[in-house]
Formats: sequence, C-alpha cells, structure tokens
Amino acid sequence: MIDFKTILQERNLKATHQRLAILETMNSLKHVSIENLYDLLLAKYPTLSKATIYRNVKELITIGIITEIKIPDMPTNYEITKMPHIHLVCKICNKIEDKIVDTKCLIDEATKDIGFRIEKSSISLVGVCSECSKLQA
Amino acid sequence: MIDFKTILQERNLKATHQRLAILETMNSLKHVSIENLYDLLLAKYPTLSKATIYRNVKELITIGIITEIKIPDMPTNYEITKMPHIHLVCKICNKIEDKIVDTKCLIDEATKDIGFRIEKSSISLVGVCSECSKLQA
DNA sequence: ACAATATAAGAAAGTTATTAACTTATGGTG
DNA sequence: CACCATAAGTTAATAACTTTCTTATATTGT
Repeated sequence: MIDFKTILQERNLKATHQRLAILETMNSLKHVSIENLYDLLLAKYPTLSKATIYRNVKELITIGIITEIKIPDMPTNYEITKMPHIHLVCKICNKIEDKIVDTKCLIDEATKDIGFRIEKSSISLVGVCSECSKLQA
Repeated sequence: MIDFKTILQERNLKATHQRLAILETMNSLKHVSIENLYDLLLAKYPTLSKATIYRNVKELITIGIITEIKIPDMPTNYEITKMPHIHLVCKICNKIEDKIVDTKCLIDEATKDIGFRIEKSSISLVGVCSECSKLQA
C-alpha cells in the first residue's frame, strides 16, 4: 500500500479524493487509459469530469509519480512510475505485462560508434501471450 | 530511388500525386508527423486536404508500406517500412536516428520464463545526441 | 471542531485532431 | 481518348483535449 496522500502533500498538491482514486486505480490495474480511468471512476464519483482526469494525469506526470506509455496500436496508457521496465504486449487479448530486463547491452550496442548519451528507454515487445497461443492452436 | 508507383499499383492503389508525394517525403525525411507532411506538401499542392493525408497514411499503414512510430513526448511519426530497427531520440534537438541492433538477446531474456511469442518490437532510446552534448558542456 | 484561504473540482465552452459523407476530379484501362 | 473506378477536396461531424469560470473542499492556524 503506497502512501499516495503523503506523496501528494510533499509535492504541495492537495490529496483530493479524485487524485487518490486515479493513483489507486493505476496502482491496482497497472496500465490504464484516460477512457478506462473515466469509466471506472465515474461509478464511484458520478459528478466526475473528464477535465479533472486530463488535468490530473498531466500534473501527476509533471511531478513524476505517473508515466505515460505509448504502445503501437493502443491508446496511450499510464502507470505508476516504478523501476525501469519493458512492456510485453499481447496483440490478441491486449494484456500488458511488465518485465524488468537488463537493457545495458542493447544500449551499449546501439550507441557504440556514436556519441549518444541515453537517459531513458521505451521498449514494447508485441506478440501473443501463452494463454492466447493455446487458444489459437 | 524506390519505385513507389509500382508498389502502389501492385496493391491495387492508384499512384496519385498525393500518395507518391507522401511516400517520397517520408523516404527523404525518414520520420514525419501528419502535421509535418501537411505543411510540407501544401506548398506543392495548394489544394491539398488534410483528410487526404489522414486517409492515405492509414491506408499505407494497412498495406504495410509505412509504419507508425510512437515515441515518448513526441507526436506520432511515420516512416517507410524497412528492416526492423530501433530509434535513438535526442530530447534536445528532437532528432530521430535509426539504428539496427540485435534484439534477440533482449527478447530471450524478457520471455525466458513466460510463454510469450514476440512478433515485433518497438524500441526508443531517449537521451542527448553528441552535437547537443557538446553545446551543453 | 472552525474559519480563512488557496487550490482543485465541475460545468461548459473552446480548440485541435481525426473521421465520415458527399461531390468533383483523375489515374489506369480498353 | 473515353469510360469508370477510385481518390481528392470540401464540409460537416465526432472525438480528444484544454481553458475559463464558478463552486466546493483540503489544509492551516486558532
């Protein structure tokens, strides 16, 4: 259980129900789109405005507590910022799985003859997950 | 000089000026956004409609001749489909550089204990290019 | 707990991005 | 070079996102 309330307050942002709900939803579902968030939270907060979602997602990205993830052929998703990791994406069921892998080797190879100082990487591997593989076969 | 005219005709698509211009612009600039394309081509085709750009970019993706590339903090770009490669992105000057690297090792590590069959990968490494590094120092 | 106040939520209008529907134009074929 | 299928352009429609303004509420000091 991450203490989002304290995190927000340390950044001088009020810990409103809406913000906490956005963060907690992301924390439990791992990857959500704006649309997901709105649909899910509307049930709990019937007066919730989509502008609030957009506004807060942007702010929370600015302070770094959430991260935007862009994956081919999918709407933009958002996740709680954590250890750098890559995404394994199933093109059949659209499941997104986090995986921590060592990218040093890849980065070294990519930059070996050019002076590029890499600061972050965005890696998605798209294919078919084991469950969907079974169903297809 | 790629023969885009023939490629289009083989796919039963008419080789219109607009389509050829889109493909040739992409081929020379490597990575362009919808907005880039529109601005560039408007000079040559003053009656060009943005709907034509959207429509054709979508169609050309469908037949596989162009590929959509999603990079953090950038508008969606498009490129002529070629050998699988990764993108090195400079966050200062926004330059995007293509690089062919072997991703087998990364994919093997990412999928070693789960049955995920990877079909394609989308990899962007973001940082500062050598030119911008020099200017900063 | 309570009042004061700064900040955030909600509502609605305003932009920008993208798609659809329809009419005119044009590339490819005979 | 005429025919016709398909594409371009125009405009309207929808979707995605942002801004503005008013009301509500989380914090801070009492």
